[in-house]
Amino acid sequence: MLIITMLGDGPRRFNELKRMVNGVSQRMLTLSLRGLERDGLITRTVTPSTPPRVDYELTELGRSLLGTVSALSAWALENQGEIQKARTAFDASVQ
Amino acid sequence: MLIITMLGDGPRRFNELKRMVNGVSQRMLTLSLRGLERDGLITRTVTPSTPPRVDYELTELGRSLLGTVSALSAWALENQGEIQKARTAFDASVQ
DNA sequence: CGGGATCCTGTAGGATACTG
DNA sequence: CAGTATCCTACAGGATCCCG
Repeated sequence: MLIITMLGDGPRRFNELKRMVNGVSQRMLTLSLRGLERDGLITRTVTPSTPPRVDYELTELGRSLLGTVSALSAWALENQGEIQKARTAFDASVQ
Repeated sequence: MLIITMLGDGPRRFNELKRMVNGVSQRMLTLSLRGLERDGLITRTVTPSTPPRVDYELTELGRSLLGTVSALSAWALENQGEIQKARTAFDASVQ
């Protein structure tokens, strides 16, 4: 979902995504990108040059997920305070 | 997300949810329910009787997720064929 | 730059047994 | 019925090194 979101406004390069996700290992980013590519949600375009350049971009199918994903993201943002409160209360009640 | 959906049309009991999810171990169902309860998305109501009865129900916060979750679910249903095709094609192209 | 290949470890989570 | 408590292991995923 993070990757779908980051690709929402245009293609991105590998290290660009790596920086945006912040904390993801290159291994997991690669695996995630491969999975999304396999599912037909993103495309991988290699431009052979020095240095090499690889762009990732949403397919039409991928773009069709943007709306729902950003709705979920918006929900999370709007309600993170509420959830934090619930957690603190719950943890206190269980000691 | 599955649990949120199952609770969408009213409260459910533990074993009822267990049957609905189909394949989930009671351990993971318990852990998932605890997590959702901790986050304030569901409530857990114990009715002491023989046999004991425990009902799970969406909170208002939980219900506020229903729309987005079912949108995602609908997307998955609509596009599962497309995704299967993409996977087969991808796997074939990689051999 | 954009990865693949290895090695290694923590832990998610299954299976099973017990309980109020 | 609705869970806890244990034990155990496969595998997710980090760290590191290498490469065109």
